[in-house]
Amino acid sequence: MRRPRVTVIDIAQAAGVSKSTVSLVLQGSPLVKGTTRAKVVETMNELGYVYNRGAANLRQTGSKSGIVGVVVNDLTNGFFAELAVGVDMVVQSTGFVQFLSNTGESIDRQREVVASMREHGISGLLISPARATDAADFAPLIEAGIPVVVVVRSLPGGKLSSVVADNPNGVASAVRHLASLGHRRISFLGGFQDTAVFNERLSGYRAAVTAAGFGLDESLVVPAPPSRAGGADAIARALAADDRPTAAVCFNDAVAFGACDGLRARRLEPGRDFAIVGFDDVIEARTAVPALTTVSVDPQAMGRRAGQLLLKQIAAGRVSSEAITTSVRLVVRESCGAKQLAAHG
Amino acid sequence: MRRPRVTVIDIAQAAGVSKSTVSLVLQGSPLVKGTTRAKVVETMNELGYVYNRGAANLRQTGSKSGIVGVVVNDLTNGFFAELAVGVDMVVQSTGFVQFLSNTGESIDRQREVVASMREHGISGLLISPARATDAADFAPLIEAGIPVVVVVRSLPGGKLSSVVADNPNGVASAVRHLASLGHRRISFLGGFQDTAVFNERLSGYRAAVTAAGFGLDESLVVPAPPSRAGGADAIARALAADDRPTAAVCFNDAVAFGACDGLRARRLEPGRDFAIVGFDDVIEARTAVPALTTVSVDPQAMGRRAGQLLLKQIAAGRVSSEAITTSVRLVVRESCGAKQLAAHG
DNA sequence: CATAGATGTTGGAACGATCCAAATCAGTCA
DNA sequence: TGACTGATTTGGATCGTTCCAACATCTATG
Repeated sequence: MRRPRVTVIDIAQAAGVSKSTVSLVLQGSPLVKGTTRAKVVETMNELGYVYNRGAANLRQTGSKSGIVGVVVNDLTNGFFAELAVGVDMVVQSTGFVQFLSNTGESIDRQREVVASMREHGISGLLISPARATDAADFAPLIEAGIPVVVVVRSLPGGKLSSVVADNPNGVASAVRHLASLGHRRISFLGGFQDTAVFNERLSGYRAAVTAAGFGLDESLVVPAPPSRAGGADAIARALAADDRPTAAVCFNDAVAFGACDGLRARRLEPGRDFAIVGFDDVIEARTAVPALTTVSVDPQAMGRRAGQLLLKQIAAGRVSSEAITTSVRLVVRESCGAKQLAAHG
Repeated sequence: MRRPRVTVIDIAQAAGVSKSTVSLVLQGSPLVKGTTRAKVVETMNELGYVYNRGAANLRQTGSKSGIVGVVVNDLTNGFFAELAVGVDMVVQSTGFVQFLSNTGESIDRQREVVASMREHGISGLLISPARATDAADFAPLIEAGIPVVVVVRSLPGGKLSSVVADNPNGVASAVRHLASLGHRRISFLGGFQDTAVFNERLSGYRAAVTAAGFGLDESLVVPAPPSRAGGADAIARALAADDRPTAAVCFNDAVAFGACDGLRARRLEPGRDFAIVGFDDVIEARTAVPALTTVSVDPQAMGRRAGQLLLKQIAAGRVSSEAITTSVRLVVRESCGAKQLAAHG
């Protein structure tokens, strides 16, 4: 069963050349003659040769391992799955492979995973950090010349590159849209207060609300876990207030769906009796009933963007600190009531 | 910037021992004296040593790389994301790391990915194969002593191990449940006809329908892409027939959600006017409105199970062919109408 | 005809770990 | 004391590849 590995030396002997020549062929060097190359390639196929990247990697200076580490905090969230797929696309098209791991928001797990990836000699790391991650955790990596790109959640301090969505503008445009539909009391639902993303989105909310001339009422801001259940909970609390809001922009689509559930449970129809806007534009947003008006961030594109940035830095062989914010855009569907309004008007 | 790597030799010199001793410490060998070990460990921390698995792996016989390859066909599908998370749990708890890739149902991509993983020296492969994958594609792997476990979709032929859900029984129990609620014309919606999973589920449908004494009406079987859009399409076709069905079991939850959308578009309320049962029990099934009655397969548990099987085979150092079917269970919620019936009765 | 470039090819010496057989050390026993 | 024992430690040799400097071989030039 376990016959010995086929190595370059075996190939060399069978093809009647030296191992150096085989190596040259492997690297696609233009130095070898066409006929020689053909012969070598043929014997490789014949003997079923498989390249040993570990060995190659050992000799190669620095870490040209061809592996990039990708770490996300919650793979079961469609947003991150899409993101990972986007990264995979660009990473794979350049011959790299990705090493994807999930931390499930555990900072210990994250540390383990990153350490393990380092041992395996990743040439770069792309990470959506778990909550409460310290930027300093990645200092050893960049010190060793391994570029690190942080996605989705920005990490204050440290000279890391980052790719994040334009959160303030996204929420602000949602608020403006709701205001243009006549809403005056607009809630902001869901999200954990100790995250950078929450604060970015909240700042967009505040800016737009004050710009519209509505008073800033902090009771309209209802933090909650960024999940469907959290959304249902948040809308319940928002509706319990004396001076009810008539619309809400939600921390993300999961919260928005939860809010819709909560509305229905109270015999209120989202889009007709209450306006809901989400954030993310996950796949289901389009097909849900009612279709969700949401701020589209296109996670896959974001993943591609981040992947490109990382690969660029790997190619440059020098870690730099570049911050990209990807633009977002409001997608008007049904849950905000705009369509119904238009039909009546 | 790029200071030279810290190696075992550096550690050895700094700690005043030989590289062999350092190596022994690295492997946690009981041969080294406690005080020596402590000194070595300390200097490792001091100098910021990182283990080079590639180098170790080179010398080590066989492929004890500590990497397992995980390949799924559609990561954006929550089911597979959950599965991957389950695999990651067990894999990571034993010190392995996973190398996760997505094929997006492309068989070429799958080939590339698997080849790349081999080059990186994976010790085992866990794969949910893309459609129309040939079992023979994995022959080189198992010939080289690398265990392969196929999940979710079984692959006829070949001596691969597999972990699949008990599809026939799942669908059969759904059909029996609908029959017990009084339905006589029950549709089977969605799924690609050329997949093993479809045929397994369909066989369960047929068996249960004939066992219940209803005639087998092939027009009640409506294949469609296993997506939300496919579900909407399938229900439309099912309702267009003369002798309409009154209930449907769907290929998966995505199809079921799509079917619900389609019903609402026709002013039919799922659970009241038409009974819907899904398959998979994705996270949203619980929180959707109406909550989806579905066959629960617990993808995360399935992932864990598959991961354990793979690790077992890696540990045994001998590839064997073991087939596991994980049991499923019908979760009755609202979309089948059972709750409403009970309330009235 | 000698020489200088091109153009291909090649044998060692790395890379950073592990493994093995042999060496060293400290007790113990006769 | 000296042989014997078990516990620790240690130099190479080695894994499969790349890199480098040197070597052939061939062609064009003076």
